[in-house]
Amino acid sequence: MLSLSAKARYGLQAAYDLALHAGNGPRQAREVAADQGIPQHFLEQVLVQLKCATLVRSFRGCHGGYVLARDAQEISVLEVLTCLDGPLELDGGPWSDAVLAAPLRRAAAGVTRALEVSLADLVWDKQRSGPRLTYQI
Amino acid sequence: MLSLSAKARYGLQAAYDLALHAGNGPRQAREVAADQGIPQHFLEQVLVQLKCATLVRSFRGCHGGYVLARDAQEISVLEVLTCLDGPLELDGGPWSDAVLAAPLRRAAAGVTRALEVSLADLVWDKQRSGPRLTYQI
DNA sequence: GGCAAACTTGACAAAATCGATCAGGATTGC
DNA sequence: GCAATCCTGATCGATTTTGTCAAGTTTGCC
Repeated sequence: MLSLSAKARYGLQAAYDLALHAGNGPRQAREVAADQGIPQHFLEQVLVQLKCATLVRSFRGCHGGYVLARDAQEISVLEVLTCLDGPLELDGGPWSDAVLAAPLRRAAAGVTRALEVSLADLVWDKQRSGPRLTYQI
Repeated sequence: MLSLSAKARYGLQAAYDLALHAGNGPRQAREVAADQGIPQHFLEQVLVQLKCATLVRSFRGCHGGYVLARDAQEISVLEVLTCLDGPLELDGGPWSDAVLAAPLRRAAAGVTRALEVSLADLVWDKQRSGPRLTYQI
């Protein structure tokens, strides 16, 4: 449980990559695929989904590519993941009236809070002394 | 993401059912299946896994059935879930060295804490005025 | 001893999902 | 018009999920 699909992982890598190269015009799917080690055709499928969720914008034709639809500060990790792997869906469904509804809702809330980090935050964390390894919760 | 399989849901329902009827001797798989609305043969598979994880104990033969292996207070919801759906596995794997390692670890920690509730707690919550709807975290 | 009730084991299968590939079409810049 | 790029849809193999079924084995009880 609580595993991310490759699609979600790729999508997050791609969004992160776009955030890194923001401001340099459209970035091609091929470049993202090469830099992040993602199968190109699969990545294109992922980008289509990100576009439908209006998280990225695409430019067709020569010198086209992809760009974040909003500022990197305004896009959260949770948004990217949910548009690819679906919502948390721990409340609702067969659980709504069960005894377990409350703990499950707390679990979902914990995930939500932990993933409400913007892409800009990720870039910032990377620039400052590499990935932070210890977090006080 | 963060969706529970039917197997995990059934297993949790079964464990909860056993906690409810604890002290009345072994409870048969058929009873659990009927009361909780679970396909009986599928439930038996689930119970086998719970037995391998030493969460329940079985008694064969006539008047056999299943019993919690420990006191309901000593079995957490997380334990039941992980032995059926596997561990959280958000840290480790392809994520260990990524920028997202830290937020993901925080998410897993949030889930872990939320699900460290014992079966006895669930029973207690049910007895006292139904499921608690508001939780302060 | 024998029977019925219950768990045990293992095979099997339909269906969905996942990860990925491919072919062709549409659009744009030059 | 041509090449680069995104877009759409089909397809495919592997795996997982969700069950079902058909034996077996153990036990309590008469």
